[in-house]
Amino acid sequence: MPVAKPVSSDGRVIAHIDMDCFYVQVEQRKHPELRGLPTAVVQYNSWKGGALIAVGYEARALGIKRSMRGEEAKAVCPQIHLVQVPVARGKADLNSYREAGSEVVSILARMGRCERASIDEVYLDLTDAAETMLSETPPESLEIIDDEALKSHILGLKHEDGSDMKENVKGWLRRSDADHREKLLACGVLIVADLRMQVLQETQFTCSAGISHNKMLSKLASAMNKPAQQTVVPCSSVQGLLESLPIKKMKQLGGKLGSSLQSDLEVNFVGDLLQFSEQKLQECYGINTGTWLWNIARGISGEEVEGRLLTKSHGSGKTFPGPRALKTLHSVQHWLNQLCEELSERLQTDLDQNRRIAHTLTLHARAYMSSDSDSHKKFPSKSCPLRYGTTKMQEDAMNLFQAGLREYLGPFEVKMQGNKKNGWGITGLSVSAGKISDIPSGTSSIMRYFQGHDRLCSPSKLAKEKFELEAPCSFSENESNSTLDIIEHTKLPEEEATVNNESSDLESMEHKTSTNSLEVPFYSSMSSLKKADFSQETPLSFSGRESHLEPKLTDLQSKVSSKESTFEPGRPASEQQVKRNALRDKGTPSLLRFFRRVDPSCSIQSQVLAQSSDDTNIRSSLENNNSIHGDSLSEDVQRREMWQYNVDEIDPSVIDELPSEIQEEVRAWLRPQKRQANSARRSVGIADYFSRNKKL
DNA sequence: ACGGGTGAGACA
DNA sequence: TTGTCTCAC
Repeated sequence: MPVAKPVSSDGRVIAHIDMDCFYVQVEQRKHPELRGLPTAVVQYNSWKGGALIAVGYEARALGIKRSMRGEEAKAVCPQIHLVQVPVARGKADLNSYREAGSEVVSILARMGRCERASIDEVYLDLTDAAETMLSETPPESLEIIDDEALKSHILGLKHEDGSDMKENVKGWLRRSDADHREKLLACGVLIVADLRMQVLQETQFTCSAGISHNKMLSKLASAMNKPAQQTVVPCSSVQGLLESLPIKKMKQLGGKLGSSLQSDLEVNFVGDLLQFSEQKLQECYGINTGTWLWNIARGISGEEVEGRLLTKSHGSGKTFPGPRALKTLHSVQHWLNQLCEELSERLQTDLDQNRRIAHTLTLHARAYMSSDSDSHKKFPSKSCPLRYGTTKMQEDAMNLFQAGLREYLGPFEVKMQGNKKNGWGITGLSVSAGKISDIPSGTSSIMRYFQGHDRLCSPSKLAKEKFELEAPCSFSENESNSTLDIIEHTKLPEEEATVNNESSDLESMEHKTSTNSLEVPFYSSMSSLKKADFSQETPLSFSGRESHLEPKLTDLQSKVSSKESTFEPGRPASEQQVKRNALRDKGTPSLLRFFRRVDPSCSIQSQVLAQSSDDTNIRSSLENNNSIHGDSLSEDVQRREMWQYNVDEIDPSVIDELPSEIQEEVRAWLRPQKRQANSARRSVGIADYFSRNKKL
């Protein structure tokens, strides 16, 4: 539910950019032969041809809908091209779409504060850019306006028969009798048109956009004219828009709240809310929601565009519907392993590319208990401190699951044992990593410094202490064994067969491969699994996104500087001509030159592409931080210790005793850092570590 | 219990 | 704070 916020008189220019049937576009770029053909993206081809998760516009025109199954789509339209979502580790792998989304974000973020709202949606605050344009080259002074901008839709602009629409739009954009805010919107229209063309040029993706004074109206507008079009909402047309807007179309009102408005207050259109006082709405729906409703009825939304280019969490999950429900601990373990593998990989990528680390691991599951009426009970989600490294994540996730299962089973735990039918099943599993924070810069060189000095310190002792403090969700051996025993012993062979028959190949294989580990206590079986995929903990090499984006940025720079020169009157004409010629094929003039001063905190460079030659150090220091034996004094072992100390406990005076060349860096490292409460509890204290070094 | 896999945010 | 719940694409 949205929270009402005080509203600044809205002179902002906010854009919402929405990629058109994004997954389809990504697949069509990958398979150019599909361009222009009716195409849909489908996942899990096994059951009724899989589910459609994105439908191209050519296919929509032929009656294909998102809710269809693959087979259904084929029946409706035999010539449809169905592309499958990539599969990795037995589950859908959305990474290629995430990466494509990042490409788009890196372009859109050039012009102002940018918020990545979803994998294919972005909000932009273009206020500053628009103000700058308005003061330097207001639209009314422009002799030529780009065609893309002229194709914009202006909500409420009446169109007389016979008149040229583009002339109409041009008139609106350049009209001098508009107030300041509307002129800003006109600038926004030009800027967004330009951005969309840049996106198309550099990614081959089309998008639609909405431009208005706040997020809510822009979001509405972007959906009005699709695909590959943009719509602006002038103040004057807000009331008319909301009057006839079905309440459920409003973001946040598509669910229960919207239904309750319809049934309880007989509000069917957003405008119907106008008849209720703010107080009345607050009485019905609470103080925050009430105020929010009162505001949106008037087209008011103070929500800020967050400057955030990266997600706040990563998750990996899978459902196991109906007959595919997981019925053994072992199959749960198998899938948790798969999910954690993917999650771990994505966390490593985030670390490599953005220098961020996640601090909590959360497990979600859905389960049913057929045996009893209590089947409505929900499987509790559980979380613990996140440890980097695939096998550790797998181990922790399994422990979280068992904790949840014990709670879920509760009093039935014993009863389950005697049941012939194992009365429970897992229909959904997911692991996610949250509480992501930036790694302070400069850290890795500090670690390098310590590599050369702390060899004298015993890492084995430190490491062992750390392990004991860190071990998440520590269960007594009794507890974990009894849970395991109950579950395993109640499993019947025939059920196993049932599961195998109806489950995927991957899952069947898993049942055949390792039955041994089921016979031994839980922790032992874990460690035997650990050995098998240890190789997967070796650092990943850079690939894909970086090599893909890096040259693009370079391209951009040259492009920008070229464009810049076109606008500089001081340059010799011949030089300008040369650059113009070089750009001729690229076409449209860019507005980039107005906006050299992009907020560095929003720059894609710092948030998406930030790289350093020290990344390898960081990566390896987070991994393997659990080799408790200390028999190898590798540099990794040394470095990894650094991450476990509680910055809060550092006596500032120790910094003075450090070599002068790293003092400043250490201070910078400590200063802005906010610590997680639970990591503070279990950390050793870097001061101890320092003093150890001093003594030796 | 096939609208999947993911994300964000509010609330207790 | 954790865990639950809602909402959205």
